[in-house]
Amino acid sequence: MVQNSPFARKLSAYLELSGPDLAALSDVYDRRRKFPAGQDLISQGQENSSAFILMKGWACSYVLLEDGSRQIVAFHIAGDTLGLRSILFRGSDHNVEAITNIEASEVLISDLASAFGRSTEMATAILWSASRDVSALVANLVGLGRRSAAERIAHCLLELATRLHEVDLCDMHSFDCPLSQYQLADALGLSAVHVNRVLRELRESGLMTFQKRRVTFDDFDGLVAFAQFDRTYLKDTLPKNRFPSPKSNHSVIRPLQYQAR
Amino acid sequence: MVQNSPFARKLSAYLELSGPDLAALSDVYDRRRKFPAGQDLISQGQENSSAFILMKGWACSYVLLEDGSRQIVAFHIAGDTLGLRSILFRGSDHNVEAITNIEASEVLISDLASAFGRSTEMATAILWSASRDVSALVANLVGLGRRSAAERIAHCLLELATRLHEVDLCDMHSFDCPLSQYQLADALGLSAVHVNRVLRELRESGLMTFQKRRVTFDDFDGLVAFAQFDRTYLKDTLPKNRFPSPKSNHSVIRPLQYQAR
DNA sequence: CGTCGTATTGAAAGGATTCAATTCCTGTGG
DNA sequence: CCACAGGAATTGAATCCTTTCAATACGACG
Repeated sequence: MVQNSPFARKLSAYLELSGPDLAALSDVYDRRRKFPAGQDLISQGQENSSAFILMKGWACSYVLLEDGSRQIVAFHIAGDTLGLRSILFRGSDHNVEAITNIEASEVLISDLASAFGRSTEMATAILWSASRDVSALVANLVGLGRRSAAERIAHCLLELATRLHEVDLCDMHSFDCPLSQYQLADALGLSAVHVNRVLRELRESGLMTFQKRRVTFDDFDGLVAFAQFDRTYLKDTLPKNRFPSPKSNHSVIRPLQYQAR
Repeated sequence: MVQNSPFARKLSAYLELSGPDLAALSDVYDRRRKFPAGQDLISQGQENSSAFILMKGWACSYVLLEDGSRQIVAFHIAGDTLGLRSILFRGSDHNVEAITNIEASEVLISDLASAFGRSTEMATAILWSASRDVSALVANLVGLGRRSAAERIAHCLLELATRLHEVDLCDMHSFDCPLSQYQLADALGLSAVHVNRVLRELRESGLMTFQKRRVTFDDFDGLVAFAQFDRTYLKDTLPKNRFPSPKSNHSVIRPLQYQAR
């Protein structure tokens, strides 16, 4: 069912997808491809690269520096769009790598064009979705700039849990996490050694445990407080739902609430 | 002249603005407002906040943490859009403050709607422009995560120079910079004390000077190499110009090149 | 059973912060 | 014209966080 796919569910937080909208999404979904863990979907500098919607598995966007170090910009889970920017630009400014084996649907530039042409609401919904990703990016940036290693780690894992929860892949108490300490380090601007140390401290303090590919929040409220995790931050990005429709076609703006499912 | 305004010039890198497009922009420009240095245009949490196009002066977006520290997410100069996300969301997830006295035009949600309805190209141009801002954000994030204090500072000032150059406010050798060392520190995840120290080191090494509100690149090439500043990064974000037009109205996609003015 | 990637730990070195104090500038008022 | 106030810049010293290097343990896999 197309309307139950992670991406459709995301967009439907903004607008009620009409039949034709879903049909268009369905076309995209038919272009599904598989990538093995470790493979790059998109490479820095590559021209005419595609974008994807991640259907299954984990991926990450990252940038490689000349000195060999890398910075992971974002982790991606089911429903996320990958490399949207790179189809608008001449070349991609980042890499996207599959962390686990993944399935992703290729989004052509023509798909984007037709989605934009479909209706003002559809175009806005996509801008909204992209803006939400930017919000997450900003939150990461703030963490890198102003939070301690322990806060960063806790914050990052809480955020992942929240996002997984949105697409029903996590119960907010624990989740399977395929990330290595190296990847966590590259995402949080730390060394793997230090990630390890801090992870142990977090475990010993009784706040959370990350062992054997599984994250468990032993003291959820304590952790939220410790990481200064803003539980409303996703709610704040809810659409306003007061966007006027000068050219409304078939999509209908949806009344309030989000996680009401 | 509307078409010579910084924002129109930005967009026209993507498409050739038609008469009606310009007229629409002109409407926005008529809603011009002034803000004194230090004033917040947009506040975190604030609902129904506006967006703006910055016409003159410097501003910054920032996030305040509970412990009182703050992280500046981006500096804004003429032609930049401010708080675009906050009109799509229920509440703003960041603050925007005037660094100098500024002039900014208010963008209403209806402006965005009508721009989106105007043509597929116009909508894409706006998405493209927003994506470009994201690229800058990503570059900052990489710097925070993986670069030394000196590299960050050099990189930041080189990037500002590049952007100022785009809107004709800088000759790539030196520029007036209203930022205090505190603001630089808040943007780069450093303490003001350390910014000061590193600024002195950069000066003594003969790479660059930042004194008396003026930044001078004493050894431009050396600085670019030191900061690993990618001079092509703005070029990479050029539009592909192969976006199909299933519903072309009056705007025409423009042939290649950007800074050809 | 050996191998390779990941996790763990210790010790030393380095980078950045904090706190505290001093100097420099610039605008204001006498 | 000068004194003064207040913000910004500068500097020093001690401390803390993180990294680097080096070595070991662990676990899945062929």
